[in-house]
Amino acid sequence: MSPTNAPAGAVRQGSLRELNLALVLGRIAAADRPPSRADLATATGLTRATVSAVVEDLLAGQLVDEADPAPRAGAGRPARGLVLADQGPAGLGLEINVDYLAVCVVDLAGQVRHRTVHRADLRPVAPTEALARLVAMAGQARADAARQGLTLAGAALAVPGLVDGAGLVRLAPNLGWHDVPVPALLAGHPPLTEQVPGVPALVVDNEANLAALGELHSRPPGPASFLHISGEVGIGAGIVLNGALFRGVRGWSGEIGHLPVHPQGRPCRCGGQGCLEQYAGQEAIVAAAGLARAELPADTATARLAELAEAGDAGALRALHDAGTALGVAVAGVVNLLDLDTVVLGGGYAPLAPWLCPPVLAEIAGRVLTAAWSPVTVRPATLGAEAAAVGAAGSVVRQIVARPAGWLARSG
Amino acid sequence: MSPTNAPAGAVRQGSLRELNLALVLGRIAAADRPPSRADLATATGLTRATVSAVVEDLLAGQLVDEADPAPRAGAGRPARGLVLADQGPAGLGLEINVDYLAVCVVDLAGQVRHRTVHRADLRPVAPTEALARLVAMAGQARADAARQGLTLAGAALAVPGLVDGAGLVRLAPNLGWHDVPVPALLAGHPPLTEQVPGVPALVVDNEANLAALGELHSRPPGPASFLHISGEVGIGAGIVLNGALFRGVRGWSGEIGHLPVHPQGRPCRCGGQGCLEQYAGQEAIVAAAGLARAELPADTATARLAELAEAGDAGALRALHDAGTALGVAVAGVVNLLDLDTVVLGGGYAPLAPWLCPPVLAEIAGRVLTAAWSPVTVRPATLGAEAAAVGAAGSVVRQIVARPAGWLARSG
DNA sequence: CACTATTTGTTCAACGATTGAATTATTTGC
DNA sequence: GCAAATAATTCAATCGTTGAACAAATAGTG
Repeated sequence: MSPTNAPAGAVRQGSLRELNLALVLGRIAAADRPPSRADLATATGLTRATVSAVVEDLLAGQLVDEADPAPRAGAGRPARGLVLADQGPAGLGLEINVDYLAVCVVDLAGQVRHRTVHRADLRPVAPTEALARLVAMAGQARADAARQGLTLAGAALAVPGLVDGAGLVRLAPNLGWHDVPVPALLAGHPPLTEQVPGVPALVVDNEANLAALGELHSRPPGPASFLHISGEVGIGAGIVLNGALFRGVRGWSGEIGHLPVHPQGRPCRCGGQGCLEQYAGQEAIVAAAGLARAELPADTATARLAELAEAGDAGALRALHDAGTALGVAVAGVVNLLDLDTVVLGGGYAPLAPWLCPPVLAEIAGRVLTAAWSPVTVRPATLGAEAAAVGAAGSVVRQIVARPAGWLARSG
Repeated sequence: MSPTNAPAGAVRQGSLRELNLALVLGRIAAADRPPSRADLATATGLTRATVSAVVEDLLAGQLVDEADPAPRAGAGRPARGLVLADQGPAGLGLEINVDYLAVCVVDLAGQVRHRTVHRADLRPVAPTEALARLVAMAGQARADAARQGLTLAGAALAVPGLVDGAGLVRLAPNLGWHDVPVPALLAGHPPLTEQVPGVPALVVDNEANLAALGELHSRPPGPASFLHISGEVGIGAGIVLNGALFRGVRGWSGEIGHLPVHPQGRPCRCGGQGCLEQYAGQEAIVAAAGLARAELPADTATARLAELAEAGDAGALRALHDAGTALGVAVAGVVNLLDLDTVVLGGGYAPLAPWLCPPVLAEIAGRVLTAAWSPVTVRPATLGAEAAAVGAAGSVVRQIVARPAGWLARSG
């Protein structure tokens, strides 16, 4: 691709070490087997001397550990493998959703080291109260992390709504939130994490964005481009391009639920007509399947739908087929526009993927010009429930791996 | 690419200078007034000593020139302004389209220093012959560039079709091209440009992509995200995200013409139904306006349409309104998905923009959730005809500005 | 068991680029 | 004519990488 990297900033002496710290640590994170210093030297193009010096810094900063050497055939001094440290920095992930609060801690290697979920209907709960509960859960998570030798270096909060760059939740319709300034509301509470240079104390982001990041994290590392669709009451999408989340000019990308699929069709609460949400949103599917509307909790409605489809219920099957077709029309447009090779069905769509994938694939095959040469994969998400919380925590450790100098420069 | 087979990412001593060369040159290119060395030092964060050393390299390499100092109030030794050199490297832009061949030369500052257009119907012409004509035109361009003290450092070719990463034109339906290996066909001809490390000899890309790059180049520099729509017989789009063209996983992004706007609507030659092209493509508009189909040359058909609309012809106005509405449905989807703040109407749409913009804006207002907070601008392209050729040439000089070390490392 | 080949990791002088302070250059204002 | 002010260069010091030499540790071989 075109290397049009915008002038980021001055490159001074120290930047050199910063960049090589990130380079080496990134290789260790991306490797499937613990690499030796010599492996890293050949992989990065640096000399072994430099790699040794860099690794020494990483070891001292508790970012990597030496592991048992991978057995190797042939002569020679045995290598000492390097792995991401299982004690050291970790990320705190928070999630507020319609019917649960979730908190988790993810370590450098991407392992979930702590997880708490409180199920409760959050719609009648005021934002202040919801955040207070979350802070309490986060405090326990921090203590548990400390017990395991982990230091929380930053936090990210997933919210099912539109969030601007400053953490202001503009609109979270299904929560009933409107212009909630999350950072200001948290100012009264003690800090959730340590302060680490270069790592923001709290990032607030859209649930769909963070779930997509979680999916990115669970894949083999490297530049990936895919669309992650979270099918909840609303339909949101996280767009990962070349291994990075694309947030849009204002941070409001991914509103796939309001892609027009029948421009003169059903009116939508967004003011438009024929939005995807009206045909493939959870309420639409449930209604089309003839399920009682009383089954409000999203989980049970989805589960019931999957049960019925499994049992061969004609109404459920037809509802899922129609929803999948509408979804496929939208996805085909996105693939035509962005030339993605993978579409991930997450959130409430994941358990319904066996019935949604075929019609989606059919629409892609019929509508995408380039599908013949570069096939498009449609698959369910690998992360299960609370994917956004895991993705949120993962986004923190991802930042540390991408810029370890900040962590190393901290006082401790 | 570059002869140094060092794995990408290794940051060695020399990289430091490479990065700072790019940093300083980028600032000079982005400045609206010729900056002094001292200005650059404060802007980049480097010391004046370093900036002086870097600028010395740039001056020696004919990338920048010293200009008359900008008059400044107050005491002190007058600054010496730095501007991009008007002699030195330049980019060669080539374009093959349905009814013309175009060649142009763009210098570092983005000025078009040479331009040739040969009008002819290229559909009955074999690819080999078309390329041969282009090579002849390029030869003259090179000579003219040399007369002006310019050295062609690389070339880019715009084609109205799908191009893969290796320069193979998979499909150019309106030219009748199918699997045309452009680099192989050019192998027999003498090289179009000098060989410069780090600058590919010839890039073949989609016309819409390169036209979008041209538009990016003509804007105030900096990270921009916009959608550039080229309305020709087909409808293509170039997607610029954060100042870089997004090409997609396989390089086939931007097929906006096949976004479904009426999923059960008119059949499209792509195999799908209700594609945008069937409602907002040039042929569709012309047919809806009741114009004789015989007016084949695209330019005249568009011009005639604009004339009729100007004169208040009801049929033309209705046709344009309907096309704009269809376009608006597609654009609303894209904006919902990507959160772009600007949509540029280029190609055949540019002269029709006065009539297309209102319905497009109306659809955006009605369908985009976030439009209330972040307004979306819809405007005609600033570059006129042969925008793709200019964009192609501009993409070459852009690469040199982004990575000047390659140019400086050349033999000369 | 000694010896060689082989691979890993470290040590160290040299080198290259940036830095910061001092110095030179050039103009305005008094 | 002189001081103040700003621009640009010079130069020793510093920091990180380099390349080669060296030490460490193991398998294979006789």
